[in-house]
Amino acid sequence: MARMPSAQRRRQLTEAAIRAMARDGVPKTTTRSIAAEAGVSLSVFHYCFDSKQALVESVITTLTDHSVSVVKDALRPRATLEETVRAGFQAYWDHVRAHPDEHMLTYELTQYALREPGFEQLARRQYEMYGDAYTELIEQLRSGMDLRLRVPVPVLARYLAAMTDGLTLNYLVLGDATAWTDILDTVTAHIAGLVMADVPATRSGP
Amino acid sequence: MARMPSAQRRRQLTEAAIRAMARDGVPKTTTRSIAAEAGVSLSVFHYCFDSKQALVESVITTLTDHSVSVVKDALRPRATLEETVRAGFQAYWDHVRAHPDEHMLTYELTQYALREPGFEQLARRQYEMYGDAYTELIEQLRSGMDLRLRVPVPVLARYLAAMTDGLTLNYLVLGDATAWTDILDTVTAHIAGLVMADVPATRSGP
DNA sequence: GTCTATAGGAAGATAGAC
DNA sequence: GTCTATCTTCCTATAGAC
Repeated sequence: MARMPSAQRRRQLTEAAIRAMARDGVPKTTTRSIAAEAGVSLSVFHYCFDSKQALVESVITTLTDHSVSVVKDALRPRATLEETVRAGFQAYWDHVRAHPDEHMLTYELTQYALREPGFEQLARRQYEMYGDAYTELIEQLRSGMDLRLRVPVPVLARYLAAMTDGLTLNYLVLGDATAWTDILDTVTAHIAGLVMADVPATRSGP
Repeated sequence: MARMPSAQRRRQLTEAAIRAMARDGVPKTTTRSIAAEAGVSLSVFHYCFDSKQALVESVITTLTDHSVSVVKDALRPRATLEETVRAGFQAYWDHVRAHPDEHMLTYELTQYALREPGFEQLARRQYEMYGDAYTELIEQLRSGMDLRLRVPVPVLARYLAAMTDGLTLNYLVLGDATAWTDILDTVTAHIAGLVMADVPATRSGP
């Protein structure tokens, strides 16, 4: 095997770990399988990382940054509000459909992090960054379009992030039953309505 | 240890497994820890279950049925639509706050099932039953209140189930930051508006 | 039915030659 | 820096006495 600087080896092992975990699931991915996936021996692994936990930390931060950039890229501002919402969700959804294993893996790693002492912060960081991505989008839209929101931006952002998350997980579990395009249409219109006019705190009678 | 019929032993071990998994996480829960939690020897475990997988299957079906009954009980029809939505979400949320580990565990088991060959059906069954619970609620409301929905009931039900799921996971990760009650208010009003008036497929301009 | 004892293997991590 | 070989620990599952 060719010699290689430490930092590059770490990247190589991190990417191999992501492939292996996406394919086999987090609990079944061992240090041995990661080393094999990267094409190096087990000792090289322990030369680059003090422990398996250290590698998983690298995997989580790498994949979180990647997922966030996927979301940010999909949900960028466009000409009209309607178009922003529709095209944004479409772009995000195309990515989910193209890389379901990668999205599945982010859920698994979230739970791994919540269970591992000292790793909870990594799970929180992931979800905070999703919220930040939505916050940024809303602020950009607001400055460009003079939207009036009755709900504070952080609340709306966190709500949108949670909704996207739930829809993604639902799709990963139940798959693309025929109903799915209808759900996307519903949620698109729903969100457009929410962002535009917003929702009064209470409301009664049809 | 007292003798006990097989079926009862199986229940005992299943409940011990649920406690152990909620406390330690699914991957770290071993047959030994389950047997210890139940207060029986390891051999008793293998007398009642052919394998660890057989027990996990029992755990998943038991916990799914339990979770669904939680949802159904929370989301039962009440006097007015507004009250149904608000009280229903409040009841569900109280349960999440009181038993976060149990809800966390259902997410972990979903992913375990999706990864384990032959277990995918169990994950789907779980999410289908959530959708069914919402379908049932909507149908009851519709017959009692003459609602008109422009979106088919299964689409709306699946959407509501996914949204609830995403909000729950978001809470489990980020915890009860002060924003949370605001989010619940928003979602309550949001859902009430969605169910009542429903959402047109497209809509433009403020 | 319930126990102790153990088989048989795979995991994380390390030692030391090259 | 990279390798092979090995230590130690923990797992699932089984065998066989009581």
